Amino acid sequence: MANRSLKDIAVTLGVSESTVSRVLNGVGDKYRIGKGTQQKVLTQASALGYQPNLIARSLRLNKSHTIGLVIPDISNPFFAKIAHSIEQEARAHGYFILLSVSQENTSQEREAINQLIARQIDGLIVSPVGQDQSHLLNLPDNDLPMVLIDRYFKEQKQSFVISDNFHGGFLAAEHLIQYGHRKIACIQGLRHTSPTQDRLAGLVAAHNQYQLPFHESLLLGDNFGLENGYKSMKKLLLLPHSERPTAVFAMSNLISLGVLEALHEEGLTIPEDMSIVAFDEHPYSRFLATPMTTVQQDHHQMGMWAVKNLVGLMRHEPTDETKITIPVQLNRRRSVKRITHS
Amino acid sequence: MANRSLKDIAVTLGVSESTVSRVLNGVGDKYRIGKGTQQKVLTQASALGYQPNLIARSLRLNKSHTIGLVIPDISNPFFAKIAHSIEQEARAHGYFILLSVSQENTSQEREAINQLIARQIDGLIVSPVGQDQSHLLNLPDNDLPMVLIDRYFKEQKQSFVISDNFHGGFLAAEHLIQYGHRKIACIQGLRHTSPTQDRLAGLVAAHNQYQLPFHESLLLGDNFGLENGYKSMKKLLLLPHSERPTAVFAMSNLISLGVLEALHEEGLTIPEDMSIVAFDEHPYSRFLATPMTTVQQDHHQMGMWAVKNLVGLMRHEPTDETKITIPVQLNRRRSVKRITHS
DNA sequence: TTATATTGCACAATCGATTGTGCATGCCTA
DNA sequence: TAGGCATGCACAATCGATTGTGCAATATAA
Repeated sequence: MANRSLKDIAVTLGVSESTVSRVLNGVGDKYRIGKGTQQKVLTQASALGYQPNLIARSLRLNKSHTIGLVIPDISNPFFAKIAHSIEQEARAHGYFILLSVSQENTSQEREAINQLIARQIDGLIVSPVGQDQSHLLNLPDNDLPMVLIDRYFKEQKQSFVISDNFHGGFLAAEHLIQYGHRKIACIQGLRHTSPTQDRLAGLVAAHNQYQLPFHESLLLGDNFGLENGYKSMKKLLLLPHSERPTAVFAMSNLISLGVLEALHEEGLTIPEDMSIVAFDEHPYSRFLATPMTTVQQDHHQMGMWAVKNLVGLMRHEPTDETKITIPVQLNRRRSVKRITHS
Repeated sequence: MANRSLKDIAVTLGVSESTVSRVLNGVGDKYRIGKGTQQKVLTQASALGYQPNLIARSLRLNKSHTIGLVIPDISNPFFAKIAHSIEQEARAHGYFILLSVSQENTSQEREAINQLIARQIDGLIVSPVGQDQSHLLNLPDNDLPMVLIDRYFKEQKQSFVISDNFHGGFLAAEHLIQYGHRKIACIQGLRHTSPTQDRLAGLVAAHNQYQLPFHESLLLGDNFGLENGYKSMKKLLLLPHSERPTAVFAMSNLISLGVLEALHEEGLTIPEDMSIVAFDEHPYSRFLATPMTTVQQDHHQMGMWAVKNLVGLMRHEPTDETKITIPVQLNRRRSVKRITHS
């Protein structure tokens, strides 16, 4: 039952492998294979449960119908949702996903990409660590179609799909400012990544628009994880009362959970003692002790467009738009307190 | 720069492909390739940035160094964490992951497995939908090493790695009973799956041990998703007050969020109006409006052992144990009310 | 000096599928 | 009856890497 090949069918039928191949590929008529022969081949193939060896086909056709996906951390629900969407869309286009996790580590990322290229992927979707982009600019395979997701590099011509992080940062800050907050802290993700930089830029822009200063001293953190949220919040709570922020903008869902932990440990409550807006919406966001005000990203659209974008590149279609920004929205809930200035 | 082959190196150096191959594979000495020649080959290979074509190698060696992973839903944090752990462990063993999502759909699962086999995977890890196992018992490739994860089939000899679901169900129910609950509802996941059945069996066993009846009328639901939690809880709230349960056992994290939504909509609070224990611990569990009492599964161990198990099978090692059960633990928090019976 | 080893590498088959081309056989037509 | 065309399929090269075997050329031994 295992591993039948064209040859097995050809031999038992007394025909050549090329005949069998053509019949099974539906070009039997084009090559004038007789009706009777075609029927025999079809019957025998299904009788043997023939499955073509896709490795062999890939070698011959120089197409693997495989897309490489490299993401920093698939246990992070944000990336998990994107991966889910990518897998579904890719499958719909006939592609399989070779998955690789970089752990926010540039050398693991580089290594993964090399391996994927050696495995002859047809295209690559990567959410780069971002520390270093040299390996992305100078791929071992120069004309490998590639789409960046969530994170991109400014001033590069690479295709990408991202959230409107600038606007997200702006919305979060504007909301806090409109609710009377004047000292807003910001706990960042990895500093050199575009989401961090763009969200921060949005935050600063909102301050400027409302003619408020943004205190650099309230900007801290360098990681999208829970630990960073916890430690950064702890630091903020050590500030003398006059300098302490009244609100914090957490750049990821995990950071916001770390913030909750720190506040809880100090016996502080939301929003009475501290207001918070978090980036990224998840099913639990509205069931937290204080339902969380969030900037919602559309994971599904991100994944879907990344694949559509990549498929366009792989087909060498003259794509209209290869730099795609997905809108975000603010979900106002109860984690932001209204402050009135007398 | 792109797609160098052995031939390129061989031609520029005026040697044969076999020589190049042997040198690069480190068996140059064994085949008496001269030191000088070896040096030239090595130098030229790195100068050209040579990467072997793994597709070609796979075809020749009949090994793809690829593991197929089929899971119902990678956007579910439970499976996301398992996938993360599997990817890391697989990479440590030199394997890449071909990812496929079945969407809890048997035909998608079957189709995915066929595709993976056609792609010549060396092994398969699958968390089966479970409706039908015929395609798993009678694989197109009879001797494909396979490990089931999270879900298994009783009375089959397949390898698997699961949580101790029976004990988890028992712990949850025992805790509720010890806190004075007598009418405990159970919102199930997919009914025909082993986690559902085993957790339920544990629940029933606890009732038996404490000589309490378990009311079948309080058993409902048939899905691990949020919607099922919501709808099932709604139904429970329609029961006349005398039949209404005082506690509910939610078989997944998503179900528990659905329960929260239903309760919230009715203006009911936890644990005053309803106690709850949920299966599966996540970072947010302790930050919910009422910190949730959960049965914690060790995702990392599950993923790691699934790969270790599979690698053993692929190497045809005489493995001691191929049916592995990972312990669970009860995290007692504040979602269970103590009831005193006068 | 001749016979035997040793060194150093090339040749060719192979994995399974695809595809351009070529070669019989049979039929029709002039 | 010879020439031409359609029919029906086989042959062989190819994708890139691996590997058993064979064959020169040089070195060594008798």
